[in-house]
Amino acid sequence: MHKRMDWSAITFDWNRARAFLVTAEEGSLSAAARALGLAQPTVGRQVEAFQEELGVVLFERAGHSLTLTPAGQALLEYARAMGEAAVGLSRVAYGQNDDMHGRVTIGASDAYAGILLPPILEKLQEQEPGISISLVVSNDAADLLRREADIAIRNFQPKEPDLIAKRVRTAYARFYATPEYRATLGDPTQPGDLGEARFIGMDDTGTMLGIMQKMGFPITTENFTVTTGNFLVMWALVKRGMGIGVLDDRIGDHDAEVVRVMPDFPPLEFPVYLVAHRDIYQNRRLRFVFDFLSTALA
Amino acid sequence: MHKRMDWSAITFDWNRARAFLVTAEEGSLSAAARALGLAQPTVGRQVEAFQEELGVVLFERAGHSLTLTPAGQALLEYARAMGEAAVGLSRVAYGQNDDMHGRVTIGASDAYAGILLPPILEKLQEQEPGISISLVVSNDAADLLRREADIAIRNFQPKEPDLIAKRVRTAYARFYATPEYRATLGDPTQPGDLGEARFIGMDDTGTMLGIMQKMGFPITTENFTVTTGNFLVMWALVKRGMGIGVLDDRIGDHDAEVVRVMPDFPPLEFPVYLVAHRDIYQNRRLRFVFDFLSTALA
DNA sequence: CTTTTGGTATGCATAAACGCATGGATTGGT
DNA sequence: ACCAATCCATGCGTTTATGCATACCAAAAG
Repeated sequence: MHKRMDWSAITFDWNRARAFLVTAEEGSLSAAARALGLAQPTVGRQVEAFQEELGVVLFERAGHSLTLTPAGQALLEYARAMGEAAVGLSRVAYGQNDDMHGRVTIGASDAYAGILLPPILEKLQEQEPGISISLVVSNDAADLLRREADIAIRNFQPKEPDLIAKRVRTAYARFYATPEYRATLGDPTQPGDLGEARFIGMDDTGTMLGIMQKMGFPITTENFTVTTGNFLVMWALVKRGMGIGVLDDRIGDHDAEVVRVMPDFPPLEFPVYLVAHRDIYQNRRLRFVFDFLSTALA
Repeated sequence: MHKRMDWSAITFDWNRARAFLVTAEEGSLSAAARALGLAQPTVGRQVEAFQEELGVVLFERAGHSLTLTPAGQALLEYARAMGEAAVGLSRVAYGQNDDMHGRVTIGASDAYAGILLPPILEKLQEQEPGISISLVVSNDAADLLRREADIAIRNFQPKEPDLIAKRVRTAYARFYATPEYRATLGDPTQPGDLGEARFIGMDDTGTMLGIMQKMGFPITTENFTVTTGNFLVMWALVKRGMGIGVLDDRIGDHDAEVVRVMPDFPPLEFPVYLVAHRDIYQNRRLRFVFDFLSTALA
């Protein structure tokens, strides 16, 4: 029998702490209300009541924008800790959930989300109608620790120990352009022929440039005349004949408007990982989607 | 501008998490309701709703007692983390509170609470009527980190770095008994005369016995015929002539029913500390009470 | 200077949560 | 084996919180 505990210190309204946390992080009551799925007056009253309950002034209102008082900053630290724990709780709870009905959120690049995934998800819906899919399209990797997504498709092995990753296949990236544009380059057959070519790059031009230079391409930053963080935009530009795009051959080879540049040149290899959080990998429907994607993508 | 955060993971009802935490720790819905100051059906419904909300079964009901499921145990870890943060938040908020109206909780032994403190608190009430005092009487030291008390009176220096301690004075403990009982011992004048004496001990007889043995008293556990964890009970037993009690001379010398045993024997010295948490030492009325006690006890 | 946009307070009707009282059920003690 | 104590579930009346609509305000855009 453990000692009788004193709970008086935690009898304040925790939902008000939540309202305070989100308001402080988002910067306004309205934004907090949107984030929480509540009405703005509700959040305002909760924060107001929180200040009253604690006897502390949390926000100073400089005209329009809210700024934290020193007291508010001191408290925010602990509210953040509560929020972190709440995220963990939510994550573990989600992992323990074994209901096949519900939502699964997949984080993927726009190319995968827009081109490769749709037919796969269609079959998945057919097989398990109870599962609804939410696609989070983002250029940079979704934060699985914060559960911005349940499953993510990535091209690199995650370093976080709490994540589990499965290498589902090796993707091959090739060079594509319109036949017309390829002709203007003289239908090149080796890297050395591409010194004057224009490439449509992604945001992380640096890495891609480095890889290509190592492969013997005589190119510099100057060759990347257009850069975009969006694969679909990049692809549209390629199809307008504006340059060469580098893309997974599963996508490029099935598009009749473009052709390979240097068809026989060995492609760039990069891995495709399916990633999930260790805690929620127990979740039955999530595991189902994970395995389904794994076989469908392989 | 920081990245727009995703708050979907924390939009569950935090008060339900609180109900779950306290229920799990206390072991029953009724106990949790008492601890939280809520009605039992309320806590029951909150826990029920929490399970429904998360889609997880948290408790298994074996007849009467609730036991956590594995899922519940996994979640409890995070609920505890939320609770820890909540305690910290409450503590800091309390420290930021500079209102002179409100409650201050003092943790003290029953001897201090019942004998020395009452006149001091009376004067304090007179001087600052807005401050109401709550006395937590406990044999073992109140947990200041969990805010079971705001200020504690202790006889040892706390080791926790988050606590601040002020040595307010040195107390002197002497031996007391009724004149009649002292006479039966032959009005002893030195430790060696007390080999057959009976002592009314506190629970931690071991330490007291060790100290006295080192001082040359020819006594063993046998001499502590009666033991109690309560100073006032001990004192009442002494006044009934049942044996010798060891007590602060501020208390013993002001009681006409008892006399010193070995009046000229050097007393046992022990320090008196006033202890508070660093975070809440900023609190204005708490600081006032702290200083008031400090001067009143010195 | 006016307009527009994004944000905050107030009033009121509705919906949700709460407390009280009660009944059923289990454990522990005599 | 019974009784007392303790605990949990249900129903109902009341309190409380929430959402909607709206008015108000400040800052940026035209």
